[in-house]
Amino acid sequence: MKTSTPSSSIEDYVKVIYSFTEWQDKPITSTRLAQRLGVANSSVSEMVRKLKDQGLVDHKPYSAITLTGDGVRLAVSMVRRHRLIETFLVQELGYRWDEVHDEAELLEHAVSDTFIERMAAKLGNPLRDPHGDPIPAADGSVQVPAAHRMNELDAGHTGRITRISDENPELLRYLAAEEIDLDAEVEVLGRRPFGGPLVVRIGSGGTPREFDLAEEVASALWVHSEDAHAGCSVTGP
Amino acid sequence: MKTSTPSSSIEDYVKVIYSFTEWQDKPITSTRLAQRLGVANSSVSEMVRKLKDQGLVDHKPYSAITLTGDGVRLAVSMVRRHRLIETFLVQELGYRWDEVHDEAELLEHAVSDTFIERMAAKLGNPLRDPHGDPIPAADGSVQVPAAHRMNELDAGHTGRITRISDENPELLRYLAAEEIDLDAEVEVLGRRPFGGPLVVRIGSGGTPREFDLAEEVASALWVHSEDAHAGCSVTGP
DNA sequence: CTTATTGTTTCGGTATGCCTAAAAATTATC
DNA sequence: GATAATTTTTAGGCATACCGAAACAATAAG
Repeated sequence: MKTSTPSSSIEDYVKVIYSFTEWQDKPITSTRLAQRLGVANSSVSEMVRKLKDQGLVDHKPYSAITLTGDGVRLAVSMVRRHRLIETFLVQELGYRWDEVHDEAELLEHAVSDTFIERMAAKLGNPLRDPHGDPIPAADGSVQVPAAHRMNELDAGHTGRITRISDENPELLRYLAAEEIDLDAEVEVLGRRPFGGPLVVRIGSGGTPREFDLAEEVASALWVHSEDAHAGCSVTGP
Repeated sequence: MKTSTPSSSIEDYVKVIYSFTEWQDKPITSTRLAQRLGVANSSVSEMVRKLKDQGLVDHKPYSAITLTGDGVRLAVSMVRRHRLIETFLVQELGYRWDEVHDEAELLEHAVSDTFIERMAAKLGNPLRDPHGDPIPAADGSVQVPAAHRMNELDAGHTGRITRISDENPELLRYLAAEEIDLDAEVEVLGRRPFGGPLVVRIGSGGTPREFDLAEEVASALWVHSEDAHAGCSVTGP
């Protein structure tokens, strides 16, 4: 059991492993991890061995990689850092949605816990970041909103956008330009023939407007159905 | 001529070389540089060779180290970063004087130019940091206040504290506890016999109070004499 | 069931930046 | 001006984290 401060590489590996299973539960493989991190497969093999030595992941050769309890704790603290920094950049320094990610990526490894907690206090301990992703609390508990991807909803469903996936910056810019924002009310109207685009009505602020959303766009928008049981699952520390 | 982004080590070396000559003009030697950076002499020799290769310093073996034009430019931009971050931490996140240095030390290497400039704008492009050190402008020009160390002043001199050296955190805490702040009016009354402590009257806010200041304290306080020619030298870009 | 194909790991090698110990140059002392 | 003391540089090593190429498993295809 190593107690040394993890390097920023280790923090990145653990965060990516965690993030991969956050909105779906396939465990991550070496190759995917390498893709996400932008490194060679061989680098991942090496690093995973190190993570295992430090008790952060479980891994048998040639099979998937999963986090241990310590691994999850470290990952959650990195996610908290990342999302608080993003929120701060948007709310206090006027960054746009699509600008925050890279800056947060660098800052999350550099700042102290003191910095994070003062920032959180200044922001009023927010529970969601600018994309609607849940911000884990300082004790490690996470409020996961009970939401579904918009492209998986049937016609007639109504609800609010509770999360916008930040994986594709270009998509974020499109949504910003169309003024499709977090918490907008949505109604799924149906689908164009032959599995075509999803037709939805979105009322963000003013009068509702209709959109034909490509699959990629619809799957990036997560909707909290108000008619469904309105709950939040909480993962304890 | 290398155009690659300097590593954070290189940024540190250049910043320390610059800082050493900021309030005095002895050029820095390998040993001193090693002391300031907390590394072995041999590490300095190696690194200085690299800095020379990149055109950031001039150095002949066994003699002092000086910055080139490029070196000064890089150093000034690092000093700008450092001091803006310190100011931000104090004004926006409620850090105390003696807490900011280490945090700024880490952040200055991590954040983007965008971050720095947004922060500067939010702070109203300040010209001094919380200790009174001048913050270089984005174009590299520096406003150096015409001040002297308090221990070098003769009895009868009056003025304001324009800078408090931040080299000794314990000293900063002492000054904070005694409420000796930046911009306080001071009058040098004299010296205790046999080169004893300096006796000064300091009026920060309320009624002036008298202090016996040890040499180390007095030399950390820089005074801008109001009776002397009140000017600021500006170093261009 | 045997051979491709794909995925994963191991094996040298590279770059950074630090170290200690030994060698070389400079400066100080006699 | 020769020797002693100090400063500085060189030489050989260590840790991190990456790479490409080759070896090795596991799965898919015939």
